[in-house]
Amino acid sequence: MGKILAINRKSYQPAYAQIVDSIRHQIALGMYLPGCRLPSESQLCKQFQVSSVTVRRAINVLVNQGIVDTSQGKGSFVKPLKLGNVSFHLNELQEIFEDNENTQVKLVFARIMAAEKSIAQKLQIPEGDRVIHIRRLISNHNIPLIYHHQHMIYDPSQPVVEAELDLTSLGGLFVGAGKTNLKKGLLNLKLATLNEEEALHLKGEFGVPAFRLEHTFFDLKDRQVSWGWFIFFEKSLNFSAKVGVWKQSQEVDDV
Amino acid sequence: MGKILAINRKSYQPAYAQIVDSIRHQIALGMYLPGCRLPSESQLCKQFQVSSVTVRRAINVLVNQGIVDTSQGKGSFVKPLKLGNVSFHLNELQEIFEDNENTQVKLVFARIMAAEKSIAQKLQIPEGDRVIHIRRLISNHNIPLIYHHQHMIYDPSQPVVEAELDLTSLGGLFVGAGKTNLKKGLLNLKLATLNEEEALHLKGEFGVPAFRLEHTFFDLKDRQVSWGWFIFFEKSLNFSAKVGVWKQSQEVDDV
DNA sequence: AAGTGGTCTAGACCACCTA
DNA sequence: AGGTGGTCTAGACCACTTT
Repeated sequence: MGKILAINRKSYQPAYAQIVDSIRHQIALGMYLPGCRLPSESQLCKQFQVSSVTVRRAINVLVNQGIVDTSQGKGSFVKPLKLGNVSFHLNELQEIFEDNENTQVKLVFARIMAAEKSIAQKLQIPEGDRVIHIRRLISNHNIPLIYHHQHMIYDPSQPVVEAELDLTSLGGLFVGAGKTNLKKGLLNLKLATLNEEEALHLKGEFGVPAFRLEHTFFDLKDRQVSWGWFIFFEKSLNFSAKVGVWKQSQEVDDV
Repeated sequence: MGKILAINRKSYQPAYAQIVDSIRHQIALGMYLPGCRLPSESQLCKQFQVSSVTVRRAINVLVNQGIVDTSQGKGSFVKPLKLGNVSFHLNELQEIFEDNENTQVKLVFARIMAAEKSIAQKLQIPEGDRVIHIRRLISNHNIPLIYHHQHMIYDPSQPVVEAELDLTSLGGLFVGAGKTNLKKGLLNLKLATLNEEEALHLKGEFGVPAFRLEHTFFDLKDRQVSWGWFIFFEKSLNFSAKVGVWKQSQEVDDV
């Protein structure tokens, strides 16, 4: 055995991170079972020979990681696995966009048109106002992965719109590289089946089920700037997530 | 104007949370644009009249919230919106399971059988070993929402299995109420179309696209205990997420 | 050399819970 | 009353980056 009970001051790893690892490890081994109380902070202070602030920090990290729950006056407890804690990330999507070398964006359609009722509603503008409608195909290694529809308010004086007008780039929008003046976004993951146009571009079959990721972006003044969706199927992109305690050291997030 | 530049010591809100709110607010207003540097820690200390530790804590919260990035020796910067930061949660699923009053779980099928190849593979057991196969229908307010398939290793001596053998309950498994001895889980969100059986129970149409949430759970010894999936469609459950800066005060997560 | 983030301490005070 | 988590300080030291 011989699990770290003291902190290695010479380690490149800060003390609080070592404590996090140590506790994670003990939970993973079943030494602290779900629902059980962890040693109190003052006990941990003695055990690890660190100040209370450092112990607190470690515990906060564990709380952030969803592994531990604290309750004032009672103690800190190992949290049982909970499905509601799961979160899915769009890392894969992100990676595609970041892989500049091998990712191409092809502009399939671009037109300025009067907003139909449904679009006007989504963008919170009067029906008939001019909007830019764009459709793009995103491929990686020449394999078509994602089809993108986007409707934007037509106002070239707005910096956001201007940035997006580089139609074949992805803009800072999706990679976060640029200094987009977008403040916030709302995403919605839905189901769809490929229509003929999409099936054609994605080289899928008509009627095949697909993910449809809808997005609405807002500028700094909380105005809706764009609305659209990405469509792709399971082969291209998958959503996976982990819950509970995996390995003992997963890059202590922070505090 | 008139935004809090000093901390209210009498507030129920801790100082670090007030700083978080203040900075969030300024980012939201566009006073700090994406990519811009925030005032240095020492400046913030003076501005808010707090110690460096308190400022650091506030900044760490902002980093956790994905709004700010720090870089040693350089400074702290407002992070541009990034799609990759989005995360989808299963809160809605969670809520259904927690709504005990109105949620019913109906056992549709339960049998002990020899593991087929595919199942054996998923559970990492020899083909032919006995597994429990369960199918359940989860309804809320008598509206069928989710259909659940689950395959479990047959070993009643294992506490996890024993707990799950209360077939019509959801076990602590999904609500986190119990002291399940599960250590970790792996989830996968996929696409499917309803088969006849599922369509029947969910009162949907055959062939309609649906979400399929696959799960694998592991016990404390890293053994795979169960494998299965939830199937449901968009009407029943939706996935939404936010990115960027929403309101100024969203329950400062922690540190 | 000066500025910036990152870590840590020893001790203080508070609010809450269990006796 | 005594234990537990939660917050905060004033100052220290380190590592990194810029000038």
